[in-house]
Amino acid sequence: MDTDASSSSSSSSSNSLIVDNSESIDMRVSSSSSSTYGTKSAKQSRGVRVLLVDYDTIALHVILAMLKKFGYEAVGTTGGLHGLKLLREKPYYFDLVVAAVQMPGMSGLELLQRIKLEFTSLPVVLISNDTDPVMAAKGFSNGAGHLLRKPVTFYDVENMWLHVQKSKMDETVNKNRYKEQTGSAGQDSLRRKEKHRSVSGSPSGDDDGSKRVESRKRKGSCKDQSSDDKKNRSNTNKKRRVVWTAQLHTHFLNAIECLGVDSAVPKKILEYMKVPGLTRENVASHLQVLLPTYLVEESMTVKTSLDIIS
DNA sequence: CAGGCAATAT
DNA sequence: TATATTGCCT
Repeated sequence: MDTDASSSSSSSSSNSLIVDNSESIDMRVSSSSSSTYGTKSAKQSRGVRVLLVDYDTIALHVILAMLKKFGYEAVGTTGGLHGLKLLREKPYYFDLVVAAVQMPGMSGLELLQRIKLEFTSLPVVLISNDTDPVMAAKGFSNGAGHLLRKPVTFYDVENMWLHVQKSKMDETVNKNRYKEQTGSAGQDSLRRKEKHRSVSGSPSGDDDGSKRVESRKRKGSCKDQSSDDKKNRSNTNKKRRVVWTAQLHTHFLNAIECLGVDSAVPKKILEYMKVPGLTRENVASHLQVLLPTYLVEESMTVKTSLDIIS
């Protein structure tokens, strides 16, 4: 797994270094008292997936190490473009992007802008060498969630997950209306196109901006802090139909791949995906529809290998 | 209660 | 058609 990401054959080879801890997903099933982690209070940072982009390899490694120390799942690269590529390859995967401002080629600001275009609600934290207020203003006006100054401290890293939470807040809860009619026969219905936020994302380059107004559903990480976000769904809010876009589906497949076909049950897949609003039933339904296809593909693979053997 | 699965509904 | 829901069994 994950090998797909490293298959980047960019022109300049010196520019794409990936350091990833394929620690796989924490499989704590929470069935029993998980004493696996000596920590008494589960760190909020644990499991948060961070993409770090910094051309400065020293800083890259240092910050990566710090991230891992605090329990993040971190992937690092030295190239902004490569960072974008990683984001596209693993849609919905990352919870947070941390990027250096000063970089040759694509600067952190540029990267920030492109991320905001493509992955609208993915939080971005910038790291800068100086404290140029103009730059800071630019960063914030472009959607940066925070601006850190080098050198990045343990404190900074420890609290990075907060930015994920913060961006979560903004997205509020999905307020989609869905037709609710209690079994009455009047079903002709005038269903209007819901163009509000739905669970979907748009593939990298297919939207011209006016086509559809969609926003991405991202985030989710630690599961205990849903204290008050669960409340506000008492409005005119009915169930929302999940739209299995290519990206969401890819993420779904990634989840199965990472978990392994055998342990890919709805619950675990859901935990892996961390897509807010997505329910176990959604995953189960999707799984039921897609399993046949998936198995067929696999059997083909098996067949091929058998063929090779014989 | 969670899963897998098939039928049925929207 | 795509996704959801329900029922039935394990």
